[in-house]
Amino acid sequence: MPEGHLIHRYAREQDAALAGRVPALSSPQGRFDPGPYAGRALRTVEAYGKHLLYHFDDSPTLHVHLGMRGLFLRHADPAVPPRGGVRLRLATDAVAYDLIAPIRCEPLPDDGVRALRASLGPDPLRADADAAEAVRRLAASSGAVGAAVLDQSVWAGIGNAWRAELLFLAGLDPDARRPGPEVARRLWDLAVRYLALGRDAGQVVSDPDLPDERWVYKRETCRRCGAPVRRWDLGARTAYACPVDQPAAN
DNA sequence: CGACTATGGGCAG
DNA sequence: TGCCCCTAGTCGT
Repeated sequence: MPEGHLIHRYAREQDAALAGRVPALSSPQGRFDPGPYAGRALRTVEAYGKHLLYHFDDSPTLHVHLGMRGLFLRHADPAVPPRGGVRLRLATDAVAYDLIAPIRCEPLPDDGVRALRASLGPDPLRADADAAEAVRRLAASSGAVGAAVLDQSVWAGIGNAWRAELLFLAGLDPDARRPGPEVARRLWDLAVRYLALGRDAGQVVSDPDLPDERWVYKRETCRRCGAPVRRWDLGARTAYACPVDQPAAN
Protein backbone atom coordinates (compact mmCIF):
# COMPACT_ATOMS: atom_id res chain seq x y z
CA MET A 1 0.00 0.00 0.00
CA PRO A 2 1.38 3.17 -1.28
CA GLU A 3 2.99 5.47 1.23
CA GLY A 4 6.20 7.25 0.32
CA HIS A 5 8.51 4.30 0.89
CA LEU A 6 6.70 2.23 -1.76
CA ILE A 7 6.55 5.13 -4.19
CA HIS A 8 10.32 5.45 -3.92
CA ARG A 9 10.66 1.71 -4.33
CA TYR A 10 8.60 1.81 -7.50
CA ALA A 11 10.62 4.75 -8.78
CA ARG A 12 13.92 3.03 -8.17
CA GLU A 13 12.84 -0.20 -9.79
CA GLN A 14 11.17 1.40 -12.78
CA ASP A 15 13.99 3.85 -13.32
CA ALA A 16 16.41 0.93 -13.49
CA ALA A 17 14.19 -0.97 -15.90
CA LEU A 18 12.89 1.84 -18.11
CA ALA A 19 15.09 4.92 -18.01
CA GLY A 20 17.22 5.49 -21.09
CA ARG A 21 14.82 3.39 -23.14
CA VAL A 22 11.79 4.12 -25.28
CA PRO A 23 8.98 2.34 -23.46
CA ALA A 24 5.72 1.62 -25.24
CA LEU A 25 2.83 3.27 -23.44
CA SER A 26 -0.70 2.00 -23.83
CA SER A 27 -3.99 2.29 -21.99
CA PRO A 28 -5.99 -0.93 -22.20
CA GLN A 29 -8.69 0.77 -20.15
CA GLY A 30 -8.74 3.70 -22.54
CA ARG A 31 -8.74 6.45 -19.94
CA PHE A 32 -5.24 7.64 -20.69
CA ASP A 33 -4.03 9.00 -24.02
CA PRO A 34 -0.51 7.64 -24.67
CA GLY A 35 -0.17 9.58 -27.92
CA PRO A 36 2.17 12.32 -26.62
CA TYR A 37 4.63 9.67 -25.47
CA ALA A 38 4.88 7.56 -28.62
CA GLY A 39 8.50 7.00 -29.51
CA ARG A 40 9.78 9.22 -26.69
CA ALA A 41 12.72 8.23 -24.56
CA LEU A 42 12.19 8.10 -20.82
CA ARG A 43 14.94 10.00 -19.06
CA THR A 44 14.22 9.30 -15.40
CA VAL A 45 11.56 8.14 -12.98
CA GLU A 46 11.43 10.39 -9.95
CA ALA A 47 9.61 10.00 -6.64
CA TYR A 48 8.57 12.98 -4.56
CA GLY A 49 6.50 12.17 -1.52
CA LYS A 50 3.66 10.02 -2.78
CA HIS A 51 3.99 11.28 -6.34
CA LEU A 52 5.74 9.65 -9.29
CA LEU A 53 7.14 11.78 -12.11
CA TYR A 54 8.19 10.21 -15.40
CA HIS A 55 10.42 12.60 -17.31
CA PHE A 56 10.43 12.06 -21.07
CA ASP A 57 12.39 13.72 -23.84
CA ASP A 58 10.24 16.26 -25.69
CA SER A 59 7.02 15.40 -23.90
CA PRO A 60 5.28 16.63 -20.78
CA THR A 61 6.17 14.94 -17.53
CA LEU A 62 3.84 12.07 -16.73
CA HIS A 63 2.41 12.44 -13.25
CA VAL A 64 1.14 9.39 -11.37
CA HIS A 65 -0.43 9.27 -7.92
CA LEU A 66 -1.70 5.95 -6.66
CA GLY A 67 -4.09 7.18 -4.01
CA MET A 68 -5.16 4.50 -1.61
CA ARG A 69 -5.98 1.74 -4.04
CA GLY A 70 -3.59 2.20 -6.89
CA LEU A 71 -0.84 -0.30 -7.57
CA PHE A 72 1.62 -1.53 -10.16
CA LEU A 73 1.84 -5.07 -11.39
CA ARG A 74 5.11 -6.17 -12.93
CA HIS A 75 5.24 -8.71 -15.71
CA ALA A 76 8.58 -10.27 -16.49
CA ASP A 77 7.02 -11.30 -19.82
CA PRO A 78 5.77 -8.13 -21.53
CA ALA A 79 3.66 -10.24 -23.89
CA VAL A 80 1.31 -11.12 -21.04
CA PRO A 81 -2.01 -9.45 -21.86
CA PRO A 82 -3.08 -6.82 -19.33
CA ARG A 83 -6.05 -7.50 -17.15
CA GLY A 84 -9.08 -5.33 -17.68
CA GLY A 85 -8.92 -1.93 -16.14
CA VAL A 86 -5.23 -1.28 -16.60
CA ARG A 87 -4.98 2.48 -16.91
CA LEU A 88 -1.44 2.47 -18.23
CA ARG A 89 1.04 -0.11 -19.39
CA LEU A 90 4.72 0.81 -19.69
CA ALA A 91 6.53 -1.85 -21.60
CA THR A 92 9.91 -2.65 -23.06
CA ASP A 93 10.90 -5.87 -24.73
CA ALA A 94 12.01 -7.12 -21.32
CA VAL A 95 9.34 -6.08 -18.84
CA ALA A 96 5.90 -4.50 -18.49
CA TYR A 97 4.45 -2.45 -15.66
CA ASP A 98 0.68 -2.21 -15.39
CA LEU A 99 -0.81 0.69 -13.47
CA ILE A 100 -4.19 -0.02 -11.89
CA ALA A 101 -6.64 2.27 -10.12
CA PRO A 102 -4.47 5.36 -9.75
CA ILE A 103 -6.06 8.55 -8.59
CA ARG A 104 -3.85 10.50 -11.01
CA CYS A 105 -2.25 9.52 -14.29
CA GLU A 106 -1.83 12.56 -16.49
CA PRO A 107 0.60 14.66 -18.48
CA LEU A 108 1.79 17.56 -16.35
CA PRO A 109 3.27 20.64 -18.03
CA ASP A 110 6.37 22.20 -16.56
CA ASP A 111 4.51 24.82 -14.58
CA GLY A 112 2.35 22.09 -13.09
CA VAL A 113 5.48 20.20 -12.07
CA ARG A 114 6.85 23.34 -10.46
CA ALA A 115 3.58 23.89 -8.61
CA LEU A 116 3.57 20.30 -7.42
CA ARG A 117 7.10 20.53 -6.08
CA ALA A 118 6.30 23.82 -4.40
CA SER A 119 3.29 22.28 -2.69
CA LEU A 120 5.30 19.53 -1.03
CA GLY A 121 7.40 19.64 2.10
CA PRO A 122 10.75 17.89 2.45
CA ASP A 123 10.66 14.19 1.60
CA PRO A 124 12.74 12.08 4.02
CA LEU A 125 13.63 9.68 1.22
CA ARG A 126 15.03 12.29 -1.14
CA ALA A 127 18.74 12.95 -1.17
CA ASP A 128 18.03 16.67 -1.59
CA ALA A 129 15.76 16.87 1.47
CA ASP A 130 16.55 19.84 3.69
CA ALA A 131 16.45 18.63 7.28
CA ALA A 132 16.54 22.12 8.73
CA GLU A 133 13.58 23.11 6.61
CA ALA A 134 11.74 19.96 7.67
CA VAL A 135 12.31 20.86 11.31
CA ARG A 136 11.16 24.42 10.70
CA ARG A 137 7.96 23.33 9.02
CA LEU A 138 7.01 20.83 11.67
CA ALA A 139 7.87 23.14 14.52
CA ALA A 140 5.84 25.88 12.87
CA SER A 141 2.71 23.75 12.50
CA SER A 142 -0.02 24.92 14.82
CA GLY A 143 -2.20 21.83 15.20
CA ALA A 144 -1.54 18.34 16.52
CA VAL A 145 1.79 16.87 15.47
CA GLY A 146 -0.10 13.76 14.36
CA ALA A 147 -2.02 15.87 11.86
CA ALA A 148 1.04 17.83 10.76
CA VAL A 149 3.07 14.81 9.74
CA LEU A 150 0.25 13.69 7.44
CA ASP A 151 0.16 17.12 5.82
CA GLN A 152 2.15 16.67 2.61
CA SER A 153 3.10 20.35 2.61
CA VAL A 154 4.87 19.84 5.94
CA TRP A 155 6.61 16.54 5.17
CA ALA A 156 6.01 14.61 1.97
CA GLY A 157 5.54 10.87 1.93
CA ILE A 158 4.30 10.04 5.42
CA GLY A 159 1.03 8.10 5.58
CA ASN A 160 -1.08 6.75 8.36
CA ALA A 161 0.91 3.63 9.14
CA TRP A 162 4.19 5.55 9.28
CA ARG A 163 2.57 8.24 11.40
CA ALA A 164 1.55 5.70 13.98
CA GLU A 165 4.87 3.90 14.09
CA LEU A 166 7.17 6.92 13.87
CA LEU A 167 5.37 8.78 16.64
CA PHE A 168 5.57 5.65 18.74
CA LEU A 169 9.31 5.36 18.13
CA ALA A 170 9.67 9.00 19.12
CA GLY A 171 7.57 8.48 22.25
CA LEU A 172 5.36 11.30 21.08
CA ASP A 173 1.64 11.69 21.69
CA PRO A 174 -0.03 12.37 18.31
CA ASP A 175 -2.21 14.98 19.98
CA ALA A 176 0.81 16.94 21.23
CA ARG A 177 1.16 20.46 19.83
CA ARG A 178 4.03 22.74 18.92
CA PRO A 179 6.89 20.25 18.99
CA GLY A 180 10.15 22.01 19.67
CA PRO A 181 13.11 21.84 17.27
CA GLU A 182 14.75 18.98 19.18
CA VAL A 183 11.62 16.86 19.07
CA ALA A 184 11.01 17.73 15.44
CA ARG A 185 14.59 16.84 14.57
CA ARG A 186 14.40 13.51 16.37
CA LEU A 187 11.20 12.63 14.52
CA TRP A 188 12.72 13.65 11.19
CA ASP A 189 15.79 11.51 11.79
CA LEU A 190 13.56 8.56 12.58
CA ALA A 191 11.60 9.15 9.39
CA VAL A 192 14.77 9.29 7.30
CA ARG A 193 16.13 6.09 8.79
CA TYR A 194 12.97 3.99 8.90
CA LEU A 195 11.43 5.00 5.60
CA ALA A 196 14.66 3.92 3.94
CA LEU A 197 14.36 0.54 5.63
CA GLY A 198 10.76 0.37 4.44
CA ARG A 199 11.70 1.30 0.88
CA ASP A 200 14.35 -1.41 0.77
CA ALA A 201 12.09 -4.01 2.38
CA GLY A 202 8.97 -3.08 0.46
CA GLN A 203 6.87 -2.69 3.59
CA VAL A 204 6.56 -0.59 6.70
CA VAL A 205 9.45 -1.47 9.00
CA SER A 206 9.40 -0.10 12.53
CA ASP A 207 11.39 -2.87 14.21
CA PRO A 208 14.31 -4.08 12.08
CA ASP A 209 14.49 -7.27 14.13
CA LEU A 210 10.85 -8.08 13.43
CA PRO A 211 10.01 -6.36 10.15
CA ASP A 212 6.53 -7.86 9.94
CA GLU A 213 5.49 -6.52 13.35
CA ARG A 214 4.11 -3.14 14.33
CA TRP A 215 4.27 -1.37 17.66
CA VAL A 216 0.79 0.15 17.70
CA TYR A 217 -0.57 0.48 14.16
CA LYS A 218 -3.83 -1.47 13.92
CA ARG A 219 -2.97 -3.30 17.12
CA GLU A 220 -5.21 -3.83 20.12
CA THR A 221 -2.34 -3.65 22.59
CA CYS A 222 1.07 -2.02 22.58
CA ARG A 223 3.73 -4.50 21.52
CA ARG A 224 6.20 -2.97 23.98
CA CYS A 225 4.19 -2.70 27.17
CA GLY A 226 0.87 -4.40 26.52
CA ALA A 227 -1.29 -1.39 27.30
CA PRO A 228 -4.48 -1.08 25.26
CA VAL A 229 -3.79 0.98 22.13
CA ARG A 230 -5.77 4.17 21.97
CA ARG A 231 -7.42 4.88 18.61
CA TRP A 232 -9.22 8.01 17.49
CA ASP A 233 -9.71 10.22 14.45
CA LEU A 234 -6.91 12.68 13.82
CA GLY A 235 -6.22 14.46 10.56
CA ALA A 236 -8.98 12.53 8.76
CA ARG A 237 -7.33 9.20 9.59
CA THR A 238 -7.41 6.78 12.47
CA ALA A 239 -4.61 7.49 14.91
CA TYR A 240 -3.07 4.73 17.02
CA ALA A 241 -0.96 5.36 20.10
CA CYS A 242 0.15 3.77 23.35
CA PRO A 243 -1.03 5.80 26.34
CA VAL A 244 2.00 4.62 28.33
CA ASP A 245 4.85 4.90 25.86
CA GLN A 246 3.43 8.04 24.26
CA PRO A 247 2.20 9.95 27.29
CA ALA A 248 0.15 13.08 26.87
CA ALA A 249 2.24 16.19 27.37
CA ASN A 250 -0.89 17.82 28.87
C1' DC B 1 -18.19 -15.65 -1.60
C1' DG B 2 -19.87 -11.25 0.32
C1' DA B 3 -18.85 -7.56 3.65
C1' DC B 4 -15.76 -4.70 5.65
C1' DT B 5 -11.80 -2.00 6.02
C1' DA B 6 -7.96 0.96 4.61
C1' DT B 7 -1.51 2.79 4.20
C1' DG B 8 -4.81 9.28 -0.31
C1' DG B 9 -6.45 12.91 -1.84
C1' DG B 10 -9.13 15.91 -4.88
C1' DC B 11 -13.44 17.47 -6.05
C1' DA B 12 -18.49 18.11 -6.28
C1' DG B 13 -22.08 19.70 -3.64
C1' DT C 1 -19.01 15.98 4.12
C1' DG C 2 -19.38 12.36 0.93
C1' DC C 3 -17.78 10.13 -2.95
C1' DC C 4 -14.84 8.13 -6.31
C1' DC C 5 -10.67 5.43 -7.92
C1' DC C 6 -11.84 -1.50 -12.70
C1' DT C 7 -8.03 -2.95 -5.10
C1' DA C 8 -6.77 -6.49 -1.84
C1' DG C 9 -6.36 -8.64 2.54
C1' DT C 10 -9.06 -10.34 6.12
C1' DC C 11 -12.83 -12.07 8.22
C1' DG C 12 -17.44 -14.15 8.68
C1' DT C 13 -21.05 -16.98 6.75
